Amino acid sequence: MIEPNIDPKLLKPYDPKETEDRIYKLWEDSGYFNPDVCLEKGIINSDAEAFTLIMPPTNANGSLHAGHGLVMTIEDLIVRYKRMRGFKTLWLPGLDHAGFETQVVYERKLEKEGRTRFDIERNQLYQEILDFTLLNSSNIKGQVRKMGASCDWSREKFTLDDSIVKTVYQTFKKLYDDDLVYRGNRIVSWCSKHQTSFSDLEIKDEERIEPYYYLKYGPFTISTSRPETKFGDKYVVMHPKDERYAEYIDGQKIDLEWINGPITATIIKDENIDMEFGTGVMTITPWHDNVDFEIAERRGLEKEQIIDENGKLLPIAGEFAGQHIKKARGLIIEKLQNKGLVEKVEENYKHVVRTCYKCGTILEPQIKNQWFIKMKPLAEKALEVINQNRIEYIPDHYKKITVHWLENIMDWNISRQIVWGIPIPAKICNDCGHGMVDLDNTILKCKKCNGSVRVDQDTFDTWFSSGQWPFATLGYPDSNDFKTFYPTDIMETAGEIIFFWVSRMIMLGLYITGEIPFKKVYLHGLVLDAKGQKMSKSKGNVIDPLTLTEKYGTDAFRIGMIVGNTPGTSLSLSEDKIRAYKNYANKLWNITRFILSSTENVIYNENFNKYIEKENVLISERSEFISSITKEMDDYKFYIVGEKIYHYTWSRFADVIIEESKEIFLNGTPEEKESRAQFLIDTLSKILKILHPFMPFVTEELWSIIPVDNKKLLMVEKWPKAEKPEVLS
RNA sequence: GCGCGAUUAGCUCAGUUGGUAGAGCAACUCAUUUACACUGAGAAGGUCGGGGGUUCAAGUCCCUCAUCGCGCACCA
Repeated sequence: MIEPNIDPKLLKPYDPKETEDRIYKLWEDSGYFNPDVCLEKGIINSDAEAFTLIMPPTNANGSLHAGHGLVMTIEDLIVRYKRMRGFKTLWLPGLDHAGFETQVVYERKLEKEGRTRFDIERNQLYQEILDFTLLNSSNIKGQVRKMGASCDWSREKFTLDDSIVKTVYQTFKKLYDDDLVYRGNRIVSWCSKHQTSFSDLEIKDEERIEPYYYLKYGPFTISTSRPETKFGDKYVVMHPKDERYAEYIDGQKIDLEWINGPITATIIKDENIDMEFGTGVMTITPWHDNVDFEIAERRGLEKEQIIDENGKLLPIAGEFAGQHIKKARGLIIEKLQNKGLVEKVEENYKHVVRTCYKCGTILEPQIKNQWFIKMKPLAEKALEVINQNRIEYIPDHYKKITVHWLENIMDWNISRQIVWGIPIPAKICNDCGHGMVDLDNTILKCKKCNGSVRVDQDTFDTWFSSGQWPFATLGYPDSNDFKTFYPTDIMETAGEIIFFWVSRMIMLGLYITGEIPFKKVYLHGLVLDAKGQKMSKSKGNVIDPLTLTEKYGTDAFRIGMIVGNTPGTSLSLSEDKIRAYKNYANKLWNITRFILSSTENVIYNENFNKYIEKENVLISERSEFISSITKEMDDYKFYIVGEKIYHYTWSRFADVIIEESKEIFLNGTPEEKESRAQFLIDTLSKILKILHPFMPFVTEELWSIIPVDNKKLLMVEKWPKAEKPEVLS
């Protein structure tokens, strides 16, 4: 029998739909997401230590997926915890224009409309994608709110904001002045579908089984899986120590019959040849191969382009000119066979080809005159701080992975031939190709040869701007925010982008600010479906976080994402699990209902000190519990705390303590009743506080109902302390 | 080829510095005007991938093998 005058909401099961938006508005209206407001309103002390987390800027090209759901959950949990611990807590939200990613999404949209980006004038295309992005942005921001994110919207940044672009430009200029960025002819990976180059990270290696050809090249046999690149090969290379070819000398010319007639080839002896591989002899194609390029560069050999940017053969291919390499290969082999130049064909040669990670097109190495950052000097500084353990990796094996990558780092191609992005502020000489950074648009002649110049039409690799995110968003160098909140405390993001993003932030942060950008890196794994499969639209197993929050409530979704999810490990998301936590939210609801109905005429007193022995035992147990989970929270072991608090509430508090209270309330002495009532409310209020970072909505709602004096919003209440200080030690 | 992980209950995963294996979900047996069926009580389920070593003691440390996953390189 329920007492008539308890909050009528409690008489029905917990209804997330009725609650969540209302609670979020309460929080947002309070202004407490903003640490300055917390300070102004006396929520935190004036000398409170800062705690800063910069949100990985969300790609503004779609809607929130399960991975975002995880990011928002973990980060909001961290931030709410720190806020309750009295830190001057800033969680700065942001959006990423996500250059190439967004352009690909938009191109697919265009394709459906029967258009292509190559038919659209640059400025118009830019405007269209901008509109598309802005539309998505507001959508995404709504979804981030739905997840309960307590980020400071007043400080929100977008990668294309003027202030960010300005910082990015200054960084580029500084790199240029320090001779750390150069424009040069280098091999890049070129996607003929997307018509842009990539850095070495945006590449997907794919195993292929293809024929492998052994071709007669004068007195030699060379082997290749790509005969279509061989038209211009006029250097034949072998190892200087290779006995088999001892009779040939470096620089020697030989005449031989090749695909389109007789040619003169030059013998090159080079240490970089693997004698064990194939016949130990190869011809080189410097324009379309990394290794060949390196040899040609070092030996000063001529380079010639064979394949154009669309994957078609150039005039050097003679009768094959203009044909696409895909079609040409067979025809070329046919011709070689007719000429008796094919020695043998290995039909099932297994090798790995580099493909575009978005469209699967085989990437063609091409020599391009583009901007590259010299990474070695930047990487060395990063390695130094990492080896000094000045950045903590959670889990720590990511440190090893990072060190390995940094030790073998390659120069970073930051030029992208796409419209959607931050334009590279540079002029290029029409005569000598020299590149000059020109922030004020004042360079009119080449500084090297006095030739005429043109504006660089390329945009920056999107990771170049996001790599500067921690200091760029905080208004480096003179803003108060930068002084207060940098270096940030933690970078929480997907393990997947450890190189793309995290490592580059460390390098650029150190380079520009001289300080590490964050003290800790917390890396979460992928979110997989219940069967442990990667979610993808084509498999049809994508789980939309908003469908789950709609069905089970955001709190259930959030704690379901946390429990059992260790950092760095991928998480299988099952609906059963989320449903279980929906029941938990309702359990809390009913616990509150029971406590309020059975203690209705008790006035809760936070400083109640007449507990009888029975309660003192429970308090000491609770105290131990609080101190252990507080330590685990500080160690970022949320997966354990989530499980423990669940277990404490349900199996201990509800099933045992509340059950035995029924007897006390029925037959106990007034002292026993009073003692127990105080304990129940006190414990409930502590549970709500501990649970708040995990399940912010239901806990805030219950907090508003329970009889505690001088209540603030739960989100700014203090995290409970263990009553017995000695337990803490 | 080099590197990094993983292998524990049917499934998903915990297991902190070595001290006789834990949780959720699922399945099983009971209970049923109970704060809560979005429930309660109970039971079941594991030679911790194989082998070897260190130790009084190993899921945990060392070596080795196997399988799976990922990254990097090579890919003439």
